[in-house]
Amino acid sequence: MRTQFEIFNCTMAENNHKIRIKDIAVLAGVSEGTVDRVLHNRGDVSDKSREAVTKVLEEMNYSPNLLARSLASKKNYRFVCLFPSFQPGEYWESVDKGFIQAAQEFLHHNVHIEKKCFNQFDSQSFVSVSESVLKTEPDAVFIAPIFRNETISFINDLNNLSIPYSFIDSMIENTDFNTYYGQNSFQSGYIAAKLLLSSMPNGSQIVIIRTKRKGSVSNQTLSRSNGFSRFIQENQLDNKVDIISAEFSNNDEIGNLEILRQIFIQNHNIRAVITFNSKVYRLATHLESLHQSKVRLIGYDLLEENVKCLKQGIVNCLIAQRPDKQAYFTVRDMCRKLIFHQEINRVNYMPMDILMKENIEDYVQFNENI
Amino acid sequence: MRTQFEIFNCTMAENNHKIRIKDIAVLAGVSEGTVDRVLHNRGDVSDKSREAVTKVLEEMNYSPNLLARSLASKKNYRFVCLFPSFQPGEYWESVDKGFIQAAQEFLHHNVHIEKKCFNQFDSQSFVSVSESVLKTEPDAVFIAPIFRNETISFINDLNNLSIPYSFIDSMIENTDFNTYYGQNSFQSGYIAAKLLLSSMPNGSQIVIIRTKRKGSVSNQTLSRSNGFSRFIQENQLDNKVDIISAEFSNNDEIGNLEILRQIFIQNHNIRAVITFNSKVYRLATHLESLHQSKVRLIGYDLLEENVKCLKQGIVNCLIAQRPDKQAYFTVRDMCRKLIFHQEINRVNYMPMDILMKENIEDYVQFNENI
DNA sequence: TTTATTTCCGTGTTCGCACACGATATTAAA
DNA sequence: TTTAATATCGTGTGCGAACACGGAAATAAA
Repeated sequence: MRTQFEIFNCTMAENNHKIRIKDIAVLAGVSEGTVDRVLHNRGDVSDKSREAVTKVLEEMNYSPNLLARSLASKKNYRFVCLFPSFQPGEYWESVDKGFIQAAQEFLHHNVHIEKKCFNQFDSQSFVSVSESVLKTEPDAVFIAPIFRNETISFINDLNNLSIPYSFIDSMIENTDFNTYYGQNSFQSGYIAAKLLLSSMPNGSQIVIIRTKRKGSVSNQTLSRSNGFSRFIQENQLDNKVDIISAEFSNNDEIGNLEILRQIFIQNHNIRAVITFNSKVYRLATHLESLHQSKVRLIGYDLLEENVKCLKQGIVNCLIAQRPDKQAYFTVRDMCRKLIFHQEINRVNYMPMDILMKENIEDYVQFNENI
Repeated sequence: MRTQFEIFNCTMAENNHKIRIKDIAVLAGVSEGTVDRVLHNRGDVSDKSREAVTKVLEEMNYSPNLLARSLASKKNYRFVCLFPSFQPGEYWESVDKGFIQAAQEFLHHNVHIEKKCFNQFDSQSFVSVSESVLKTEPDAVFIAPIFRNETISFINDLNNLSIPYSFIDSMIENTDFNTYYGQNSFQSGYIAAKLLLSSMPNGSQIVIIRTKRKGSVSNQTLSRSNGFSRFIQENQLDNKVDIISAEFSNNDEIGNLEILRQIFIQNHNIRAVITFNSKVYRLATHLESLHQSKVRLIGYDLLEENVKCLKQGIVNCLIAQRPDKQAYFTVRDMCRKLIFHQEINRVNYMPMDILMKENIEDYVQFNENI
């Protein structure tokens, strides 16, 4: 009788042997050139040869040496990244980091990455940047589609030039993108509600802070808000908790503080506060000034300031989405498609990472050492 | 005045130019061979040449083409993985997956990975496997140090042969390992307590299930248990909640069910159950049989069965530690050290991923498509 | 049959790097 | 001065794959 131990004491001898084009050629009785022609099906091969080669290829389970391939290839790839400009510490800085990492990793595969940032509060800046990108005819483009209509117009131009593109952060449905990496915003709002509202006593008041934005409304925060509402609805919390909505300005923090102060003056059973954008640390600061330390506070994304508040216990929970990985995988998948001819997944929702005081430390450290 | 938009509209032209050994040679006025000798400092270079080359190397910020390097290198590496054998669906299957992925990825860097599994319930099996590994003189070994003393003896032998090794899953202090990837078990017990005990009404009863193990006690579960206790202590919950401990057998599920039944007969305010090993799904099954659907249940690791219970809502929360990544990074880091001569981090705690019904889906899917 | 055309396929070079080998130059020993 | 030993360094080859080039064989047109 075989024991469990023996059964799994495997050695993986199977795949450890490298098969080269040369080996295939010998086995199929043709030259390397013919194998190459079959591999890249660029014609000029007789049916007989093709069959022989194909057969051996399958039998030997050939997979090309990607190192050698890139080394020999004279083709060069230019990828352009189109995303919002940022200040240090802001959300898009993480995305930027991911692009930089990918740039280093794929440089020797003849991939050259250019970053083109636009002003996320000015659609015209997106238009002008995208037009200038178009002129240079890159091999692929990665887009953060902040401005829906302008992006649609842009990808039409890309289609005409047969330039593939991918979405990052959010996506536009019914378009021919290569990949999309981003968070399922609706679900991340839903889970925020669960984390915030589970075990809230009846009659609790919850404050939702929204931030005015000139021009376009961010899809992300809207979906999160909808997800949040859905949780309340599904769990029949409408009558148990009292939702108070307020609107902040994007730059007037003194005014915002005043708004919050008024809310706390007028309401005396506020148990939790939430905001759907990434800047919960502002709220945290205000709550501190108002000496409201017992209020539960939840937010999004690991801005340095947010992390600081989480560690101090002012923010109870952060929901993160690995923006650097989004960028990195977007580049990697375009390489997989164009260079390595591998299959890829189009729509990729990022995990919703739940960070608390107790697990933030290892999380941050781990991501830094990737 | 420069706008935010302009400041960050960078193009990363800096690093896009590849510098080759040949270029260095020309700039330093020596031959390629000399540059090579300097790079690998293998002597036979005059001080004058060395200085010239070193200077150019730094000025040009040279970084070798790792693809070409691996292609040219005739050196072959044999890495051996020593970890417990497993049945499909068990914890170590994920670790195995990580090793397989690494094996594929580094094959063309001349790395050959062999897996050697031992019986985690029989220290003698570890001894015999490790001895056979020693005879083959591999270039590196990765060890899951289930058996402390036997592992210490083994790594002594490895040291004598100057064979580097890394720990996975757990580690042994004061040893000269290359890397350690694993979870901070104590902290993961602490956070489990927080997730389970926050907002528990006074007087709640909590059941802790431990599983007997022949021979060695797993460090992991012990540390988790300690972390759990610490949370109770730090938050002065000793008097507020009532801890009931019970011990399960490893294979007698009928007996285990009976034990649990008796506990529920004798106690009527049980609000939560927890176990510190990876098999919370067993508990879930028993709780279902006992019609105890309102009891909070928390567990560890994403076994398929666990995930199923989580999705059904029987398990409320799972704490995961990306075992596949542990294995993958362990291999990658050994390559970085031996082949690429890069700096690496020795101790690497994995993030403690908090999975609930609402975020398990994207998490699993994402990890499958990596 | 000869010449032109097409189909098919092998050879040779290249990529950036590692490393063996052997060619100089320099110095020491005879 | 000749020979031997040592220090220094350039050249050549090979790694696996891509691709250009051109040759051979088969077929068509003359």
